[in-house]
Amino acid sequence: MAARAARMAPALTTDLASADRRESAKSEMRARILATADRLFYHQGIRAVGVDTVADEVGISKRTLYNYFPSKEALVAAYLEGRASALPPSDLPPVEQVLGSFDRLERYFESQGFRGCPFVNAIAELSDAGAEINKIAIDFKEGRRLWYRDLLVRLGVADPDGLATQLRLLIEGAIATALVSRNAKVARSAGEAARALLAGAGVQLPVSAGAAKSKRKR
Amino acid sequence: MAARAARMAPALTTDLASADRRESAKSEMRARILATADRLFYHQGIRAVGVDTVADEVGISKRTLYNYFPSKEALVAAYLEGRASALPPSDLPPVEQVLGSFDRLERYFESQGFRGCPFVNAIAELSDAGAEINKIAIDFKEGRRLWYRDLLVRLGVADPDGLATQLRLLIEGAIATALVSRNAKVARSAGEAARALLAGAGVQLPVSAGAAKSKRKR
DNA sequence: TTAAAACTACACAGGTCTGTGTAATGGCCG
DNA sequence: CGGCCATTACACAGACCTGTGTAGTTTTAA
Repeated sequence: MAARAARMAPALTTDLASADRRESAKSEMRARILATADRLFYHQGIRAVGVDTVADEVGISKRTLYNYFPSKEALVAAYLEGRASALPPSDLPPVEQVLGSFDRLERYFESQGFRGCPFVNAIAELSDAGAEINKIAIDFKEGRRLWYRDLLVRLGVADPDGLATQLRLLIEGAIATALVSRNAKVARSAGEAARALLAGAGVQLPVSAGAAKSKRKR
Repeated sequence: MAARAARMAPALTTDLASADRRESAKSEMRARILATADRLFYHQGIRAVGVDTVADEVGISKRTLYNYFPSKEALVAAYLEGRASALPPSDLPPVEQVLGSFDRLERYFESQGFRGCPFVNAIAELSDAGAEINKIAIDFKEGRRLWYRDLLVRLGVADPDGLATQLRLLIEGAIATALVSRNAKVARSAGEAARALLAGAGVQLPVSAGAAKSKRKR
């Protein structure tokens, strides 16, 4: 107890207490492992990447990796959790936020490492995925749907839930199609469809840059 | 030579020539293997099912299986080929064929063994899938898109290619969403969105059964 | 009946995987 | 300094995988 009290007041400049430093090092290492696992799992697939490979890429021993994650399944769950980060808030008008989410798709599909939706892939790969992994995937999808829903509410749409679901279907469909056909152009089809659905729901769309000639879709 | 000539004229009732019988037995066995592989690969995943398991389920030895398919990859390719069967022609009006494809989705999602799109799953599972498998998947998706396109042409839609792509996105999105969230109701959202897009393209929609009260989507 | 073809069981090579056991090493902290 | 903790290298168990080799058995066909 006395020793503990003494440890509470080391008072040495800006140094962290040793316990805190250890915590910080641990959390840094955890982040490094997660970053590597994310890269490997997403690009090559979960079943295709063994824990040995992850450890090697991080530059640590497998034993140490198992010191941070009790099993591969836990590592996979953490990987998916990391992919489920919430969208940052934006000051843009709601309609621009919605359309922007579609406009960003094309570059996403064109980006080097694009390999579809990590959650869909995980469910497809792990037919017997644990309940935790399923929950993470469902929560992510629902979170994205609610993000649309809230924006649509602000736009005064009559059925924000239904339209949000439909916009999500377009996103999911575009991701799946881009994965299979490797054609980033489907992003534009999704955007056009989203605009049509929004217009049909009475949302006033902003005049897009160079909209005069955009008749063709494909 | 004389023996061979005699073999050419056995003339016994309706019996097939022996060579034909052998061919037929071979093709039956091939079909049995394929049916079993289809069931196991689709429900449990390609990587999760070994060649031994397929052979055991068919009731043959692994050696025999390798007599019909030179490698697992060939078996997987045949499995996907079998999933890529063309849609049967229909006499229904084009608009009903299009809407029917969406109406059938919900029961498809509810069916016991539903586990998403076999092609998307295969690409997701086999990150290093061979060119053949990729081609099969792409051809399938494009075939489905052209099926819509032809119907839309008959409906006089201005941009049948673009709208066909959009309808496909809704289907793909619904499949992916149903796989993850296990909520067959997304099929209705997809159908509603399809109707909205068709209406927006000037297609006259038939009055659906009990359409008077169908205001709610979600 | 006889010969060839197909199929069987079984073992095996060579590789992968997850997870653990062990003993030695290095660094940090009191 | 002395103890503790993290980490390392390495081996290993036990399981799975794909594909092949072998030798014996059944089926089929002339």
